[in-house]
Amino acid sequence: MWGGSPLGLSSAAVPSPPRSSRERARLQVDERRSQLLELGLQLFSDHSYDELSIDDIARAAGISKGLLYHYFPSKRDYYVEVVRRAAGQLIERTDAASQEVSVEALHGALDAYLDFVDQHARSYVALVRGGIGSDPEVVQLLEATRRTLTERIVSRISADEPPPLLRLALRGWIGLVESASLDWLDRREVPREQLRGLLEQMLVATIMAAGVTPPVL
Amino acid sequence: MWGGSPLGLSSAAVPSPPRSSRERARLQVDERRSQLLELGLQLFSDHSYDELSIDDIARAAGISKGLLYHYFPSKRDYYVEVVRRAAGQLIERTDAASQEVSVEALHGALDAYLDFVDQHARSYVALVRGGIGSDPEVVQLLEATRRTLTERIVSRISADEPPPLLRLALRGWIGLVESASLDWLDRREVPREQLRGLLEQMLVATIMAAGVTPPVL
DNA sequence: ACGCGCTATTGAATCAAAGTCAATAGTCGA
DNA sequence: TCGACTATTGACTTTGATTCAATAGCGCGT
Repeated sequence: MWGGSPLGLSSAAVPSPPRSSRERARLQVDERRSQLLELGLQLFSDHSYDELSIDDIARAAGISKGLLYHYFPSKRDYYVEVVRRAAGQLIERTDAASQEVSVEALHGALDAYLDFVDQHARSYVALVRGGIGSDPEVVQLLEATRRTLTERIVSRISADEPPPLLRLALRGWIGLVESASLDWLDRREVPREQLRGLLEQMLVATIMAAGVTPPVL
Repeated sequence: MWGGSPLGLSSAAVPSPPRSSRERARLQVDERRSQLLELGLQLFSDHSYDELSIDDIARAAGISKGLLYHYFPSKRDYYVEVVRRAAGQLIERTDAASQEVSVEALHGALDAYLDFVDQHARSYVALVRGGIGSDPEVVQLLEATRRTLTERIVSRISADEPPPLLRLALRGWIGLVESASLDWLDRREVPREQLRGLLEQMLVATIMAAGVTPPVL
């Protein structure tokens, strides 16, 4: 059903192993590991989890299947690590902007977020769509990422735990940001500033709807 | 990695085949088909796609593996049909309320939606989380479902195609509804009416943020 | 009632892809 | 230069999806 040929993606779709040296290239553990994660991010951005076989991945990396298992205990673990790395990048790249204060802070944070969305469109889509069907670990990972993003905002509203309704509302807003971002990538009908403006306004509305007076703006 | 025992879910986790009659029970095509879809909805609500093997499903249905393939060309197709049915139910159950007018209409529609969320919690979660990693057909199916839901609302704002920004904003709102619903199910910290109120307010805010004056409210 | 054909149903065989492991071979320190 | 350590391999095992020829309920015509 999936791919007509033996594997949906042969030499054509998947990057070939490093050009020349077709010998055993022995790398340092960390190098290889991050090479594999890097590659995984690319591959999973273009192909769904079970479109990609371990053999495909190994071939694309120019290594044997066995080696993949030397680095990751299972395909699933490998996938989870790839997602973890992507989530980490999202957190990182949107971090710088969050140190400023007040209005500019929000502005900057959203800009950074949309930068990421824009520049890593395919990875972003793969990331938020969550890949594997409800793998508990992936779900948890994504949820943790969203929490981190949320907390940056919450911390600007109050130092304490937010009341339940506000938490719920903010969680909803994150969902809004993700859905809007996906739709935006898909159509590109609206200028980016307009999207940012929309998300900003919606955040304010969210906070107010939760019965809290927004401190800034 | 996944289940310790041969299959993560043996007789314990999965409903047993129909009590008595352990002979070939020959059913009408439509009966069997919907029995299988019904069962699938339950199973996939509790277990992820690849936690469930075809054998598990067949065993739970009290039929042979081969018969499943008589009804559905592949496990994936089976899954897609199950999702389609669940999406259909969501659309159905929230449909009655959408024929009324104005404020009550929105109220009623959201109530119906939250009824579904509440009563079919597990299926709802499985549904919106999308199951399989970005299976194109599933993604498309869910997107179509969201569009249907959105259009019920849009049609009350204007008869025409909504401007791009409004479309985008409403798509975002749907994401907000889904995220908030999931979070609500997960924690149950907030009374249901409060959630409905939040979603209502957010819809108004969404429409306004998109630069449109909401016709009602 | 009775047999006959249609097709729902089965179970064993096939195939693909995940996961294992003993054997091989770079590389680095002495 | 020589081991020793371990990254790397490839062939094997296992698991689970998919196929298919053979079997057997059930309704229909007589």
